[in-house]
Amino acid sequence: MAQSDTVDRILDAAEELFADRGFAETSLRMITSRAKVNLAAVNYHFGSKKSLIQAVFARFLTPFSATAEAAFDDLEKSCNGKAPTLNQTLRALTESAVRMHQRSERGIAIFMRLLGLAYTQSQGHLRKFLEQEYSEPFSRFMGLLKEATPELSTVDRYWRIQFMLGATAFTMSSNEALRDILVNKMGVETSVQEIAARLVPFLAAGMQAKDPMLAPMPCDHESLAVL
Amino acid sequence: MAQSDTVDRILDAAEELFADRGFAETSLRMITSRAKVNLAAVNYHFGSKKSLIQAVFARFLTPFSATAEAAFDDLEKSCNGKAPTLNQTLRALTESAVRMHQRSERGIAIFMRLLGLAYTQSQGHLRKFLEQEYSEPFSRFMGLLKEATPELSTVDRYWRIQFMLGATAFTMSSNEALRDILVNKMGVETSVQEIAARLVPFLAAGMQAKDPMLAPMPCDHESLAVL
DNA sequence: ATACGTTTTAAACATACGTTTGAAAAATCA
DNA sequence: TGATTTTTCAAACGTATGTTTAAAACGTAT
Repeated sequence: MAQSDTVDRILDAAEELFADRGFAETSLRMITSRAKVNLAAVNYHFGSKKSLIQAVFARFLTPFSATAEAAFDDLEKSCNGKAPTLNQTLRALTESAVRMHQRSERGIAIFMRLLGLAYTQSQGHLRKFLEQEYSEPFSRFMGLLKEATPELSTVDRYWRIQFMLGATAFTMSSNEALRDILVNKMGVETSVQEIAARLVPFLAAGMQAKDPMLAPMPCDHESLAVL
Repeated sequence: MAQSDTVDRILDAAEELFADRGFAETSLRMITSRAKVNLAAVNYHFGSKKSLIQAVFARFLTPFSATAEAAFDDLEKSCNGKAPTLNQTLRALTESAVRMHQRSERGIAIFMRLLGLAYTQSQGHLRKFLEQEYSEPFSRFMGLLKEATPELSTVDRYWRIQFMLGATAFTMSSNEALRDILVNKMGVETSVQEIAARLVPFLAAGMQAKDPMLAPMPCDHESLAVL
């Protein structure tokens, strides 16, 4: 083997196992045995399990945030002066994610799953790491969302962004669990690109829903939500 | 003390700790020390940690599913013959959840957080347990959703339900992580009821979004999403 | 009071974890 | 080549986990 691909093999194995089972449920012995490297290799190359987790994120998050920022640049340039649409902003982000992992279909799924785990599992160190390492592209995305939804109050927008992130991360992070309980054999296999294509309109519509707190709920009134 | 409140004390402590830290990250020693009972009490009363996890879910899921089914009965009765609206169905569910835990504000938050963890954390036994124990009210809810969105194809509805569950579970299951990274001090404290009130219109609008796969994306076209 | 089933307790169990060690092996460079 | 650094390896370390044990304490009915 060329030089030391041990590091990459560890990252590959850790990435898949973390995505499948979570951080605490994945032991270093699982990782090293799947990667076919010695147990001590993790601590030698990464220092600790925590650092390995951060390295797994850094490996795909750094190029992704670069790609996303470039996509944001293009978007702002193409809509000269005017603020990009909500749909455009969302598409720019999802297409950046898809473009990143054009090689493997599984890559983008793992990508989303890990992002979901990052928030769900209580790994304080990971949160701090992501916060101080990728706060800039994140803030940029938030700014675009703000310009695309000027009609929303700050609080409404805050919560709806939470909802968007939730729908996205959770959908991608759900292993076969939901699939099984939802339908026993529906027989339809969907690619991640298709899921993204279905997700974006859902998110955009939810983001632009009429203000809450307005409609009372007498029976057989159709909801006030548009259409 | 009356009889043996040891069981309840264990359940209380486990519920909170699981909600705060997840299943794998919560040890029996944490639970028993918070509950102020002996370590062996868990295995004596529940048999194993897995059974304890299931018992925590059963304690709130059993009465909740009964309440929800009653709410569905009322809803179908009040809209005589006609299928309940999507908004009505969602409200019936969320209000059942809120009504369950009217005593403590924290109760409903823990409730949602645990549900989120149930899907997020890969506890195979939990999935099987929930599946075979609460499949009936779940299927009933699915049927109502189907009647409320007849315009959707089965596949579209399937994915949009995933999105809804995702937004809900993820929002409720996110500890302070998202809160912190999203806004550094926004100063607004929101109750779970308010979150639910904001969430329902978002979900309903997303669920009823115009069909995807229609709009191409040339620049400065406004999205085809309604409004 | 005594006997009996239930519950609690302290201690130990076996196992798995992340991490460290020190020597062997490989790679790098003089 | 020989010297030196980097990487691998098997083994062990200390700690924490879930679980089990056997005796003690308790409650209750005879």
